Amino acid sequence: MAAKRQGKIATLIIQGKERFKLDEVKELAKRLNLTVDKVVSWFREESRPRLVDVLTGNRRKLRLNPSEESRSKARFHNIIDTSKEDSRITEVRQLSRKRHLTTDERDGIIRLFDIEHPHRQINSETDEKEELQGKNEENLKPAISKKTIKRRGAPREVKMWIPYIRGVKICCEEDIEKIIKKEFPGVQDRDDYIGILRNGKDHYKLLRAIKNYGHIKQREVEAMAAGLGIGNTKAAAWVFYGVVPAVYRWLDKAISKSEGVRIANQLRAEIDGIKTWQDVEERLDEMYPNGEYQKNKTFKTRKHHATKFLEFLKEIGKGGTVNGIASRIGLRPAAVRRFLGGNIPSAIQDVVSSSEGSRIHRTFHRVNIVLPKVRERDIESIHQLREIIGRDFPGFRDRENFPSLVRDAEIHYELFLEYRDKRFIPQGVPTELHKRTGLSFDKIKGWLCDGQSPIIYRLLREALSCKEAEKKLDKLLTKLNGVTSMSVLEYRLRNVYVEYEIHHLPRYKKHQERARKFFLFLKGLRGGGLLSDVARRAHLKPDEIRSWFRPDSIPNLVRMAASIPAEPPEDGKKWLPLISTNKRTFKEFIQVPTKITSAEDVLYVMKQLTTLETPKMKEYERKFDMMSKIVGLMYFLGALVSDGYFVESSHVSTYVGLSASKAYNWSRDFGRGFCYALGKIGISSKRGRDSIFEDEEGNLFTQMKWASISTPLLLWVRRTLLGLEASAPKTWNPIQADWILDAPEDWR
DNA sequence: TATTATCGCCCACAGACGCC
DNA sequence: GGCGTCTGTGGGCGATAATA
Repeated sequence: MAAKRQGKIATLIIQGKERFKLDEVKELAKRLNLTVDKVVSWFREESRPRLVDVLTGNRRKLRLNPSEESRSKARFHNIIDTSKEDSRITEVRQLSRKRHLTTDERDGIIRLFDIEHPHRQINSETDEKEELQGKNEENLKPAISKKTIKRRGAPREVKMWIPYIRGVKICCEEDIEKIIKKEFPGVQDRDDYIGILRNGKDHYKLLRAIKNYGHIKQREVEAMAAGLGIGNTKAAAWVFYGVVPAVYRWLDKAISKSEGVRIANQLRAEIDGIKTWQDVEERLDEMYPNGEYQKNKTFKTRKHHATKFLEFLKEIGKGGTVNGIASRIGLRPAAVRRFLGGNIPSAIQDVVSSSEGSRIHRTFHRVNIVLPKVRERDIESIHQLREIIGRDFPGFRDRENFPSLVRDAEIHYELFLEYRDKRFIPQGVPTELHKRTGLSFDKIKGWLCDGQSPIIYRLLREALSCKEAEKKLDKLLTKLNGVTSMSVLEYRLRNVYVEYEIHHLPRYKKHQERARKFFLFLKGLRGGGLLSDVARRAHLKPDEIRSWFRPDSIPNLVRMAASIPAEPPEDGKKWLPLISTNKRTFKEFIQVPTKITSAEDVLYVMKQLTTLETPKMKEYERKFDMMSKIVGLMYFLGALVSDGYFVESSHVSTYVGLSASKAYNWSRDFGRGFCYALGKIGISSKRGRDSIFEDEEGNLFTQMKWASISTPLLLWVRRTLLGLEASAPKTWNPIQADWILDAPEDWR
């Protein structure tokens, strides 16, 4: 095994050729005013700022936004070496100009300065304007938003957790802060405390607003969340995916004030009343007159640890997470865990050596060994553990490190049986075990004395069991409607009228790629395990399937294909959805010809359309007399060609509008007739707001407007019925509709 | 608006180093 | 050689910005 040395050359590669020493990365992080963690994560292949893609040749669009993170990312350009001319460098320069970034290319490095980025100011200005406009509009028409909310989206199951902290139910949003103040006051010192507390409070507010709903529309949730000042993604995660704010997770694992005080008292009892470093020095002076002890080479380090330990005793009394306490006193979490496990720094041990407690400490370790449960079940033997794995987590056995995982568990279990009833073990025992088992000293000591457990238990906690995976898979399959491979997906897409539009979606290739990976993921999911197990079976990277592993999300293309009927359409026909929701799913299919060769073809489609039955339609019938579907269609086409227009609302759907001057008496009836005719062929429409125009002579006149809902059916009307190109501009191209000429007389 | 990409933090463990 | 401490690795998760 290669020796790992401090300061070794990190095999962190960028551009596939340059290597950086870890020290250099740190230096870089310091210079860029970023955390080392972040920069290191960028250097790893799977996590890198998007701008690096530009450098490595994966052309993705460079963009900057006003957030702090992105500005940091932009500064990452500092690492570009300009000594070699390269098209990528040119690209960065061009982009920097385009984005109004100041560049500085001294020392062979491109530096980008965007802290006072104009983009940011522009954005904040427009935001303000929009907000003002929004307010004005709200004053004028308060009902609009509510109606919109109720009309769209389907209700979804509420899966929101009622929060508890240590078994205490949260009953109002102040409870969280109260409990923290009382039991975890140390948590208040965290930098992110205000943020995590606000998240907790927001979560409770939303819970209160939503607790009486079993199902609710996402739009409603988001409207509520917006009212409470909560972001939409976060709200959706809480309400529909059962995500709980981090504050609960942390408090669950944190040490409470009462626990902390108890631990502190126990430890204090063993250090013989020492409270400050002064106390230690006084005793040292007694033991080693003339300050001899200070000559000891390690005195400084020993003093440091002793001081930190005494600080720890104070801090533990305030409660908090291990990491939180560690950062508060400026130590590594591992050090805090050792303190918690009963290790007392040597400087203090020395001066209390006469007391019994410390004598025990000098020659014995305190035992603290625990056996974790697997799925709420106590482990009774390693054989049983193997059985559970074989039955519920068979995929685990394919892990490369499986033998060592189980061996760790075996040894840990033996240790548990042997030492669980002992309070102390003599010094040297961990070392002896380390030699006997070949496991590292730290691992043995962690298990025996610090209550740590082999990693396999954590993995089993987090893994999907076979049954859970099967359930997840079944749930997915019911949504997929048979679309489980690329060939089925392509077949479904071939059968749908909007095939062309789908194939020309922006970034279609990427959609296709994600769909391909999704099907691999489905195969990998069978058998369960951890994300990495599923990824391994699917021959994909964990990050590529992560979003499908947790929530029930489905790639766009697959979702579209799944909503298309499985049965093939008749010869020469295609499936046409009457509704396209959010560009992702289709509903209410009919079959349509792709080419009109005779009036029969038009009738074929008309027969499948259902005339609207609404009070408005009844009203129109009384006013305009009855009208057949086909006459409705012809009337609609006539009005459309004379005063109407198509508006593309999404890639796979379009709507029609009609405008007419208010100056003419017949205009209102013209519009009503338009709506009536549309209603005849099943498309609802309504009058919109009037617009006011000024002609060349300065006269004002008002124009009335009507618009239909958006539907792929109108795409068919445009392309197949009227023979207009998909990208028809405002002015009409010649209509290619010979069928009209051959249509029966009574249609016109 | 749903999905995807990214980041910060947590946890357990391994290896190196230097003092006792 | 035993032990404490520090640094580094890698897997995991929730939160949220970006995107289409």
